[in-house]
Amino acid sequence: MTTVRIPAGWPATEEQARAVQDELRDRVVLDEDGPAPGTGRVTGVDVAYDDQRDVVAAAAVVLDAATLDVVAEATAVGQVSFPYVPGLLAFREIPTVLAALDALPCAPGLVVCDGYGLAHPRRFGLASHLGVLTGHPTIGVAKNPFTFTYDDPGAVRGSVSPLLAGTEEVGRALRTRDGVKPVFVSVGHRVSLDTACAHTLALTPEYRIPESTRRADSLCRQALKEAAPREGDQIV
DNA sequence: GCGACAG
DNA sequence: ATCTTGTCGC
Repeated sequence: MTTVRIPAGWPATEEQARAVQDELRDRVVLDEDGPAPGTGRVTGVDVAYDDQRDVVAAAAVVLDAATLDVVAEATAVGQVSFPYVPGLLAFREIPTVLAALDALPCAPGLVVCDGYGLAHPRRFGLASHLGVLTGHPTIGVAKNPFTFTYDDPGAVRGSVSPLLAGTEEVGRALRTRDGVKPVFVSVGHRVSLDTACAHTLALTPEYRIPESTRRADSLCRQALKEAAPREGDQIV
């Protein structure tokens, strides 16, 4: 496990953070299809917080895309680097998530984020930001529609409906289990929306939430409990 | 101005 | 995100 400091020059205000998003936004690549579902590796990343002590733990769990078996995992713990502000979630999660990804013994393949990518007030959510910073293909799978609108998809698993910002399709509501609330998929970096949805379906053979996210969620909670950051931990 | 708002 | 017991159901 590695311990993370808030990076030098990290935005301290909402205004600075929005300026960073505006500057990085045009580096997102939207014209690639991305890795074929069911091939290669898929990595889930997630974060857990102890707001009382300003501590954050991140986990990255690498799955074999064909079998969904865990092939590698890593965690990182750090100091909370930004308050939660809708639209600025990335600034709260990215330093620790990057450290967890860096600690992996292998390439992550497609990175699945717990949140949004293109579906964002400035079209630059967590998945977009993480993609630009790492160069890896990324997608976002969120549990809530944020500020966007959608019509309920059909009741059968696999049904979709557009996630809309006005009339612009910024993502898709995707039913991953029959009769259960859909998840909300948007593209991050170097992956098409169709491919992002196909991956999400491949990752949800049993549960509503992608297996990658579920594995990362439980691992980062565990890391938060077990690894209260202490002097002498490795600093990244 | 007011309310809503990924995690 | 997080605070939180038991409980219904496969």
